[in-house]
Amino acid sequence: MSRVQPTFDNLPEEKRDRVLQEATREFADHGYEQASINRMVKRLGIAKGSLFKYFGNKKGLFEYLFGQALAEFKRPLKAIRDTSGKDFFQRIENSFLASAAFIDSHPHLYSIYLKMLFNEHFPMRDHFLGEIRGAHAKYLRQLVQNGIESGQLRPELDVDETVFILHSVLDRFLQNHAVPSLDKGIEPEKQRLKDKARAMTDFLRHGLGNTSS
Amino acid sequence: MSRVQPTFDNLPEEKRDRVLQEATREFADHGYEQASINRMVKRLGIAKGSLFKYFGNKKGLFEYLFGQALAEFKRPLKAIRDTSGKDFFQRIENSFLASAAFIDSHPHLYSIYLKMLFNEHFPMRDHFLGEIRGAHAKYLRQLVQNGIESGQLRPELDVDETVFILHSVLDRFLQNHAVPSLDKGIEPEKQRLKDKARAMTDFLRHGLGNTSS
Amino acid sequence: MSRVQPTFDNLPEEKRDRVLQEATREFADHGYEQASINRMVKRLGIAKGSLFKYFGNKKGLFEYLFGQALAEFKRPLKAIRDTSGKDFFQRIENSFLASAAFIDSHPHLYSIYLKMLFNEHFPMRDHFLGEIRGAHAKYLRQLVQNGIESGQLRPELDVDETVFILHSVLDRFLQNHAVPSLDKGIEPEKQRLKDKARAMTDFLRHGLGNTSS
Amino acid sequence: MSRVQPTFDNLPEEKRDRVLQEATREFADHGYEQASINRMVKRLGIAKGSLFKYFGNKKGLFEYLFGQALAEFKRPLKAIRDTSGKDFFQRIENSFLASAAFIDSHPHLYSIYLKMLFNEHFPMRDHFLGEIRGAHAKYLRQLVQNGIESGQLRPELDVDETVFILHSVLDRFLQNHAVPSLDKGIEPEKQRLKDKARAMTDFLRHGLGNTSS
DNA sequence: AATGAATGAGTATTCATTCAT
DNA sequence: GATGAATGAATACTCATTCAT
Repeated sequence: MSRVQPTFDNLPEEKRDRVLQEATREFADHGYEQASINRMVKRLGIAKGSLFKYFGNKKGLFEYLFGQALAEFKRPLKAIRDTSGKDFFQRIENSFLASAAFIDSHPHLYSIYLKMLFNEHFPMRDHFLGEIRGAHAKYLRQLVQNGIESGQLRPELDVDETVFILHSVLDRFLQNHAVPSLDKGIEPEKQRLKDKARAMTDFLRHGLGNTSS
Repeated sequence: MSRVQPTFDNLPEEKRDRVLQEATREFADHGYEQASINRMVKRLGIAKGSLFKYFGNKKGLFEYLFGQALAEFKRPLKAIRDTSGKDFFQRIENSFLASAAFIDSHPHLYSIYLKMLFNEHFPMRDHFLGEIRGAHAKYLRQLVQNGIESGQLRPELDVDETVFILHSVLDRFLQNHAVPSLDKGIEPEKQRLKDKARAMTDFLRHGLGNTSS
Repeated sequence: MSRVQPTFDNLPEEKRDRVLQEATREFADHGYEQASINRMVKRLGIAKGSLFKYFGNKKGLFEYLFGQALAEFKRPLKAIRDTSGKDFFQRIENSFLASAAFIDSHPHLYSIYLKMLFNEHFPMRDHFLGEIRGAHAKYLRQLVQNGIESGQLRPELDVDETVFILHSVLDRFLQNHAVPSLDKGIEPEKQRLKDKARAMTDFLRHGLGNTSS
Repeated sequence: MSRVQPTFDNLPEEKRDRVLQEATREFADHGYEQASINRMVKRLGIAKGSLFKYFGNKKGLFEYLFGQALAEFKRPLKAIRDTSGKDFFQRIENSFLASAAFIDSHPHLYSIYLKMLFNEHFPMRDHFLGEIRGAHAKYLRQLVQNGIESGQLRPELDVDETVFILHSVLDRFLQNHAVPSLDKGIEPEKQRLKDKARAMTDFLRHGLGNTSS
């Protein structure tokens, strides 16, 4: 998976980045099948054959590109998880903000992820989605367990159920952040990202927090 | 929008239905751009020219088809909203079940909706999504307001915020119902739909319900 | 095998013939893989899509074209076989001449056949070659058996062996007729086809004929 | 013809051989046009530019390669011709066996030869084929003349005609040896090569031999 | 001398759309 | 009103050849 000809690795970094960036944008704009290699190379100003030299075929290009992104995708989660000792809901709120920040700095990647969610025709779709969801699940489960042990969460909570809820709200929060038009009329418009994250967290605190303490 | 040549309206109902059904299936299976008029007419056994006579072009076909579906989409919501007087959380739970039932009986339509969610290349996408979300918002807002007035929901709840939360959880519940594989590893596997709806409702009861009464 | 869209059958005969003729020429000139659909349609002055409508794909075009030819290929053999009662060697000589005449009127087809002989990449190659060789074998075997029964051939001849010899000489005679340059320096140049056929027949008469009678 | 850059001649013999061997195999497997320089260099593990340095272009590579082979191709014929004094039909039989042995030890070369026979798109095709046929003709003509002079062949035989017949039968014998599937249904299946050669020779003895002596 | 990145014209095939019958 | 033949630009991908390093 995500193998690449050394040809590509030997390219000057600047060019390599431009190629990946242009390709990512094309996939983000049109999905996998509708993405056009022709458009890519025209915008890049390189020969069609070169792209195929680098990645073998369209599938190879996508897998490499998204595989690279996946690694980066997982990094912020780890960073937060490792900053233990903090307040549970504070960490949730930080997660919201960190994920939103990641999306802001990689809007095309998130756009691809969203398209992939309900479109069957992405190479290695199941694998990629599994990795992403798995990383989230692992991260959230640990958070929840810590939260229960430290008494910040109600002790009778079902861990799986809670993880599912957290994930749902986080996902929707991020979707709304990236494609706000989708929730016009549903979501209360808030100017500032921090306010949104705070509101979500407050809701979760009510739903999950241990009020007896 | 969704204008159609009288040619199509004059068709025998049976044929009309078959055309829309086959087209819906094609769009559900392949999305808008990848849907093939060729495949449709081949399966339908009608001339390609006929389809263009009826709907003008691919865009016209899709808009008509999804416009028709939209009306049907809204109906179950109304039905539940009008059965007032019941318990708030009971009605929420009923909504979950009714929506799941609608999806089960119109899997292709829901599949199109999901593909449309994060793919810009559907004709009138903004309009259609707006209609659907609007209908949901209107329905949920009324429910929430009733809930607060009747004392079943905590009075300090922000209505908009609450609607957003309810919608997020409902959406994810339905996505999970239609494409369960997506949440492998995240969502606790439950055999029965009713159990899932109940679990979701219970969570919401804790998060939103008025415990002081 | 050799299925064709009715689209093609409904074409005016003149056009149909021109299409097959141009395609046959292209395959004869370049073999299967090197034959170019682009060149065909350019010479024909029709749209590329049309050819694919007619035959589905390159393979379909070739199979149809060669399948049609195969039927015609077999016809002259039958005609001669059915004129029984004649002298064995006279019929052999007639076969040589009839086959050469067929080649002269279908030079492109014979050219395809020759290319197919030692080139693996023709669709249905085994089937087509089998049909041709089988038809020849059947025809020759009956001739030989008649020849032995009527006392014109030496009775101790092995039938299979004799058929093989006859076929070898016939094949080479035809190859030499169609591509005389191949045998420059080996075959004695004869102006007239009839003389060649006579010479071959005479040789066979010496090798196979019953001299005791 | 078959000029080569000194670059290639200066290569270590081992590498030179490997290059020619790999190229021969590629041409044998795919013919000239379909042979892929890309595949060759990938299998060889050398740079594409090197091959072009050595041979200029694809044409140059083929001409050099086949030119080298041609010399070897002619050698066994000479060997047999020079063993004079033997029985004519014995030498014919030996020729059959020697040629078959050559093919067995150079299957790729014979495969190229067969493809070249009826495919115009080999560089220097006419020249190469002429050389091969010429060598055969020269060899066979001398054999026949010796045979007539020594009284083993019927004196009234036309030399050219006889050479043509001998060559036809030899060629077909070899084709059948290399690609036996071609003659399924026509040629009597014999397990052992020697039996086939013997059968052919016997037939020729009957057709050409001097029975009066 | 050797490399291997870059090229761009070439390939078969699909597609929504038009329009004469 | 229905048909389906014709179109041609679009697609992913391959190839022999060149040339700067």
